[in-house]
Amino acid sequence: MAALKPDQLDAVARVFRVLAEPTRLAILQELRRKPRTVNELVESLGAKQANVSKQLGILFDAGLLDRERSGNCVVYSIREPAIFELCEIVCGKLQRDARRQYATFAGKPRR
Amino acid sequence: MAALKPDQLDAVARVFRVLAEPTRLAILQELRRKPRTVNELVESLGAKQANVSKQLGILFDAGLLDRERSGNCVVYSIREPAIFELCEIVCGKLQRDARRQYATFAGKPRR
DNA sequence: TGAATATATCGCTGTTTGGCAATATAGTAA
DNA sequence: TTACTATATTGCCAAACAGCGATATATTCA
Repeated sequence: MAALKPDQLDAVARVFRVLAEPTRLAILQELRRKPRTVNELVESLGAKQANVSKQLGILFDAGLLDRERSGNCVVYSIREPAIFELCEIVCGKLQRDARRQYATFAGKPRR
Repeated sequence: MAALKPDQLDAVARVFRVLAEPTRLAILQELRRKPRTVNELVESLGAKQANVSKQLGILFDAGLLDRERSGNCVVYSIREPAIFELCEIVCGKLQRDARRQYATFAGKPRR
């Protein structure tokens, strides 16, 4: 892949920044199962309504979610399933790290 | 994939956070070509030595880089090539966004 | 030794941002 | 209309952090 220019790096960093937040990752994880209203997310995450709404706005503005009014409610859903590939790659790295950590304590030969 | 627990989400978010910074992405991009000393990065990035060193420390602590002393210098290199898969997925998303944006202006049928 | 170079760290500052309470807005139902 | 529910927004605060200059530490060489 060609080298990215500064403003392209900025754009990539901005996407990572959106994913760099546990509450937002939890929202994405919930929505992966099925679309949800704001209130459903508030309940399943145990977070405040204002905060869930704010984080949903950030995810939506980043183009990661779709939004649709349904009567009195607003239903959010995943627009970019590709984000879950990202999470899986990161999880793979964390598992490798954990294995290395374990090896440091337990894996070295006894003598 | 199974649902991630809160502290696993924290760990994933922490990795994304490390990648959510243009200077660090630029460093990774440079190191992808070949390993570099701090000074080489300072010159090629046009950044201050203190900042490059700080960002290298953050990347290293996150387990993304390897570090090796070579005489008077310290050579950094990529430890987790998987991060470039992450960047490519994000770039793919950005390209899709750009295409959508373009379609909004130019792609709709004229009449 | 001492000087020179390379890297890391410290203290600081301005900016960003997650979380909160309060409030505003939008839709529904009576 | 009024009351009610769902969602979004605003203003605030505290924590996190990138970038900076100055300085400390490490390594080499004379």
